[in-house]
Amino acid sequence: METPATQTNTHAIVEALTRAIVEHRLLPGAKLVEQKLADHFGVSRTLVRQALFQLSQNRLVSMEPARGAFVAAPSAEEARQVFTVRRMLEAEMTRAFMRDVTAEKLDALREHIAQERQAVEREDVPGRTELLGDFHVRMAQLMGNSVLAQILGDLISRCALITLMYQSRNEAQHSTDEHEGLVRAMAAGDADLAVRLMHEHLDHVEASLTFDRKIPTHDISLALS
Amino acid sequence: METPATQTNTHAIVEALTRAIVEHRLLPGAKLVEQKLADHFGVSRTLVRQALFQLSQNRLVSMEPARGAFVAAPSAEEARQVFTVRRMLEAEMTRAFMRDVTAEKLDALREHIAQERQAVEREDVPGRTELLGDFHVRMAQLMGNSVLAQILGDLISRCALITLMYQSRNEAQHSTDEHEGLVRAMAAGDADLAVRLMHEHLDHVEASLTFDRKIPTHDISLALS
DNA sequence: GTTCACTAAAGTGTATACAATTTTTGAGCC
DNA sequence: GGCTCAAAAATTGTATACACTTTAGTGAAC
Repeated sequence: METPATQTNTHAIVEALTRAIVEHRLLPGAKLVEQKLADHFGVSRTLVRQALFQLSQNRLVSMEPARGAFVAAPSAEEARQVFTVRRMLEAEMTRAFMRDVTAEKLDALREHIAQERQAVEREDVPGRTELLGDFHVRMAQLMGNSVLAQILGDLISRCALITLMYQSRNEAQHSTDEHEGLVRAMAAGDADLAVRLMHEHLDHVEASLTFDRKIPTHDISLALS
Repeated sequence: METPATQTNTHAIVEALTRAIVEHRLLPGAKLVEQKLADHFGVSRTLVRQALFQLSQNRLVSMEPARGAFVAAPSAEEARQVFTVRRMLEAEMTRAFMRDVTAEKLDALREHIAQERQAVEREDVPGRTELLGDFHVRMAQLMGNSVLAQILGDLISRCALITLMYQSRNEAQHSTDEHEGLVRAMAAGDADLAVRLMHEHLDHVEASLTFDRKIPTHDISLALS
């Protein structure tokens, strides 16, 4: 839908690696050896390399010349910047969303929140992480702005990495509650409140981070299986 | 400075092609034949391909399976979305800029505007285009937010393509004046006015577009020489 | 003159080969 | 035991080879 589908093969690898990183099966700092990935996906290094290049543009992996690709380990500073940009973008997105809000769109968001609750209840951690992030992308999609959805999607993928590295306490329940509060404000037609709630929501997510620890490297074949 | 420098060779090609596209030496729809580019840069198709993949992620080129890479030709709808996102991001950026504004930062922007004026006067169209866009990126850099600068830079590159396709009248002079007005408002400490001016500035740029014409394909070796 | 089929040329998609670099290993030495 | 350094192994960076697809060109049929 939003992917240009350059060609399906490379894209499939990008997707698989993205999921593995966002769902925390590949940990920050893990080395991504091209041949091992190639063997795993049953393709040549050529395609793996293309995929790694794309991921390095998304900042999900970092590449060091002649040393290879590693799952990115965003710095505390980068984490702060990502949240700053999200606040800028999403506050205004919320306001724009309110300008063309409809019952259908609100229902779609409520439906999404219901899925979040299910994932939280059944303690499906990867699914929960993905759904919590997707709520924000969903808003962009419902506005019909795929450019925004794409940018936000990238930022939120990076947030999944950041969360893994720096999260001190996990507040999935709390986030879902905040999503619900946001939708309630939007349903009530209170744009200013909605914007404020979105701002606070992102503040809370950022506040749940503690920028003072380190995460170890992880084995790769294990994580992908 | 902001590039991860995966390795210099591919990156150099990306840079060269980006400049060629943004400076309108390669026109939307132009076919980018891998072997021709490879010959031009004196490398193998491998590196060219990597570069094209990266550019397709930036949406500066679009790739069609088995048909190759073309300079992107953003639709009117995409153009509108890009401007919508820019307004969201840059309105809030302006507000954030005001929170930590210093005399040094304002001077840096004034210096930038002076360069814009020079480029306008000497009718250096490519330089002017680049400088007008860079003003916005410069703000992000001065705030010390490289994540924002990167995203904005990508959006503005896309705007260069959009401008080429849809611009009805060229108002470089006008844009520079608006940049100056913005800086004046910021110097006066009037955040609300600054935000409003930024918003209007982007409105004006978008309003200068007419979404009803087509641009022909262009020859490639010519454009790169 | 137009359309269709078929062939040749050009171009893309993937794998493999190989040089250059980095990492690992291990022997010798303190 | 730990350190140094050279050789070996592993890995990356780039080029090339080749199958497959698309595009262009040619000629026969209508």
